Amino acid sequence: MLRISKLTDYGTVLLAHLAGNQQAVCSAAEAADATGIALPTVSKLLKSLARAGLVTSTRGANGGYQLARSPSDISAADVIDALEGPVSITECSSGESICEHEDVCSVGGAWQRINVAIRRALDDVSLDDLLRTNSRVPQFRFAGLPVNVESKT
Amino acid sequence: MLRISKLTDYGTVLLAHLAGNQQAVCSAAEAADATGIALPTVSKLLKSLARAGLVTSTRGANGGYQLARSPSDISAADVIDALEGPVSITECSSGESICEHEDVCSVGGAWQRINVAIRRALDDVSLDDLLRTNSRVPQFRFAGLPVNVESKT
DNA sequence: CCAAATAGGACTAAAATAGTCCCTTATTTC
DNA sequence: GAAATAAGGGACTATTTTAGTCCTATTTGG
Repeated sequence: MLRISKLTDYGTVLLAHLAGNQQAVCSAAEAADATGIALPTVSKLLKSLARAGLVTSTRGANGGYQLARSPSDISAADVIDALEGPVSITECSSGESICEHEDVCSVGGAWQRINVAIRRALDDVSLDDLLRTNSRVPQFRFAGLPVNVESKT
Repeated sequence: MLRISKLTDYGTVLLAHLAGNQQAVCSAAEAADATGIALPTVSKLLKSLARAGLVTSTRGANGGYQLARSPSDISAADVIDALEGPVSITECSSGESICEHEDVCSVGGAWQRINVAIRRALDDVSLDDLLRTNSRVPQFRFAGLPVNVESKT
């Protein structure tokens, strides 16, 4: 239902934990302990995040992970990209796939615009923002109309 | 990958087809023929859309489906709601679920704000907009920054 | 050398999605 | 009023994606 996967959510929690201890390296085991996520899962996620360049790793005894850059330079989109691959709201808009309905499809372009819009939104939210409960309330403008974003009732 | 399901995409194509023939009723078979989507699938989708009140149905010979209201009064969010249930970017934010990590989770609030923002964006895009290739380019403002939305290169 | 860690990937399990089919009910036409 | 047409409802199967586990190799500090 237009949702990010559990793993991405976990990934964010892990990054948040690392952000809270930026000076020290943190092993997968520590992170698992601190977050309550099962170790094998934590391990898998940190490996992916390392491959994507969001965290740096140190091998060997006393090794572990650290944020590769400041929390303000890591966006929600980065995390999603690292753990789920590039965002695209429909299959067609992901580039590779050849859509057999393309010739009768009248809506492709618009979904892609929505996709880009969502993408930009995710680009503009940093790990920092995700951490600060009192972060600025995002303001939206879509199709010309200003949109007021408040917590849902 | 933060994408809507294939069925929702199909649903939009079906609604687009109905929008192009607002005066006439259109049977599931016709719609299947026109869109290239398999009949059983079309049938299933139109049933769901009817239950959600986006299309009206007429039973019996010469029956079929029609848009329940004008294309400008049907939003992308309506379609997603009808076919996928309410949008929520994380499991936690869907209300019912009880998250076992809640006490150590530092990011819940922010995802929910992103969720609301995306939701509002989808609310503001009508079926009409989806149809018009030349619809207004959506403008975004997120976390204070204006975001320019153009087609991706 | 040994213990602590990550790297990489194979593998299994579980869940969501997609798609099909069947039977029922309503309506129109002949 | 019988037959044909079309939607309504739901059960069911298949497929794909997601989640989670485990094993083996490699690196490094003590």
